[in-house]
Amino acid sequence: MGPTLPQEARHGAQLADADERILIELARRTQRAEAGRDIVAEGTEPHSIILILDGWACRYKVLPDGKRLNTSIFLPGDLCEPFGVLPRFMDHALATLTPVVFARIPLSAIRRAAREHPRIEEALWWDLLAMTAIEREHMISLGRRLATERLGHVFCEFHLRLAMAGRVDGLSYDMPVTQSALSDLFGLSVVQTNRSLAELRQRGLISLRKRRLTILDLEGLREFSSFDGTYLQTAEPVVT
Amino acid sequence: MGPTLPQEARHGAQLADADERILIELARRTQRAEAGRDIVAEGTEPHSIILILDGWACRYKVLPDGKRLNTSIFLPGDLCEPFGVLPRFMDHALATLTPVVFARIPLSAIRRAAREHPRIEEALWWDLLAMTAIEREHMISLGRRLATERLGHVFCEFHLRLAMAGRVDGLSYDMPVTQSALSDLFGLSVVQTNRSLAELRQRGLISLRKRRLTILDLEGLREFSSFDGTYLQTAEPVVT
DNA sequence: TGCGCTCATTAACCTATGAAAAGGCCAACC
DNA sequence: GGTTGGCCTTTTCATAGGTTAATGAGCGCA
Repeated sequence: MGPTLPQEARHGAQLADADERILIELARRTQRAEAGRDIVAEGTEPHSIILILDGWACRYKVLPDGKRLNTSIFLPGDLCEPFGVLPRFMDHALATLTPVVFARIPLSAIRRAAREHPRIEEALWWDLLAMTAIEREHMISLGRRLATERLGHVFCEFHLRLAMAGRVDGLSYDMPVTQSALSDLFGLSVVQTNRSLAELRQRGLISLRKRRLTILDLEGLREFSSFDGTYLQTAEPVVT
Repeated sequence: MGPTLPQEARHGAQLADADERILIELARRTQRAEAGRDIVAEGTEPHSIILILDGWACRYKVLPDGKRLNTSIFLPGDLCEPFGVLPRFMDHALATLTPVVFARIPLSAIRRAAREHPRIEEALWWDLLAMTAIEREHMISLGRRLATERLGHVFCEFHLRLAMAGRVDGLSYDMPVTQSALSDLFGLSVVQTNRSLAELRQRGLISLRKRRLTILDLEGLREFSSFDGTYLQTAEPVVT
C-alpha cells in the first residue's frame, strides 16, 4: 500500500463514491513532514484543515513548566482540526509523531464542498462527532483509569480505528510511536508507561515488539480496560 | 436578577441584538429540574439542544465500576450539546448539579435559525470552539496538573466565564456545587479535594464559605495554577 | 568494528493521592 | 429543641505513580 494512494484518504464517515472523490480531489497536493515537527503551531491562524494520509500525528499543548500533553492522536485517514470552518487562533498545536504524509485543504474549498454537497457536510459533522467522542473517552482515561487501563483502552481503540482504515492484520497493527509519546498522551512518566506495558505483557494481554502491537486476548483486554467501543460506532447519518 | 430574565440567555458569542432576540425567542418555553437529575440521558437520541438559563449543569460519564467523571461544567447562559445539529445517540449524559432552569431548543428550529441568520450560525460555531477549548484545557488539568492546581485553574476559569455572564461580584461568585461534584470533575477523591481546598485557603489564594468563592489574590492564583485565559477569549468572528 | 545516538528497561526512593473511618456543622423537619 | 441527613473536615494507613539514575538494546555511520 503506497502511502499516498487516494483510497487511503477515506475516513470514518460514510460517503458515496462520488462525494468521496470530491474530497480526494481536494487532497491531491500532498506534503511530507519528518517525525516530531509541528504541522500547525500554537497561536497561528490556520486557513486549512489537515488530512493525514500516512503516519501518526497529534494535537498537543505544553505547560509553562515544560510538561506536555497530547490531547488527541490522529491516524492515517483522519481529518484534524475539523473546527477549521471558521478561522481562529490555535489554542494548541498539531504535530507529527512519525514521518507523515498529509494534505492541507483550504477552508474555502471545504466550505464550498460542504455547501454544494450535503453528504460531505454531513460527513464532516460526523467526523467531528466521532472525534469529540474519542476525546471524551480520553478524558475518562485521564481522570478515572489506572495507567495499565489507559494503555489497554487505547490499544483497543487504535485497533478499531485502524481496522476502519484497513490498517490492521487481524489483531496486530503497527504502532509507530515512542513510549514517550504514549506517556504524553496519558500524563504519565515514561517509566510508569514502561512498567504498565510490562504488566499488560505479563498478563498475556498484549505483545509489543519493534513498534508492532498484537492483542493476544481481545476479550480479556477489553474487559481489563473497560473498553466499550460503541462511542466509535457513529451510525449512518440521517438526513432531516 | 430573576433566573428567567431573557438577557440571561446571552452567551459568550457576540450577537447583534436582533439575532440575539431570535435565540431568546426560541428559548421562551423553559423547564425546571432539581439538583442531581439527568436532563438528557446516555444512550438516548436527543432532538433538541439545551440552553441553561439558571443553575449549574454538567456532562458526565460513568464507568462500569461506578466511578464517575464530569467532563464539562455548564454555567448559566451556556449552550450544551452544541453538536446537536445532527441527531445521534448520546455517548454521555447531561445532568443538573443544582436546581436548574433551562430551555430545550428543537434541532429543527436551530437549524432553521442558523440557515436564515448567518450571524447565528457563526455564534453557534464560536460557542462550539469555546467549549472545545475549555475541554482541552480540562484535559491538561486531568493529565498534567496537581489537585491544587486543577482547582485553582478552574476557579480562575469560572471567574472569567461567570464574568462574561455578568454573574460575578468583583472577585467573588457563587459556586453552588458540592465538593463531590468538583471531585468528579477532576477525577479526585472527595478527601483529596477537601485537602486541596484547605491548601489553597492556607496559601491565602481563595476563600470558600457557604458555596461562595472569593479569589483573594488573582495574580497569585493564576500564577500558582498556570492559568492563561486566552483560550476563553474567542475573538470576534470574521465573515469570509 | 567501534562510536554515538535514541529508545527501552530496571531499580531505589519519594510524594501525591486513594480508601476507610469518624466526628463536626448546619439546615430541615417533627 | 431535639433528631435526621447531607455535606465538610480531619486522621491514619496503603498505593499508584513520579523522579533520578544507571544499564541495555538496536541502529546508522565512520
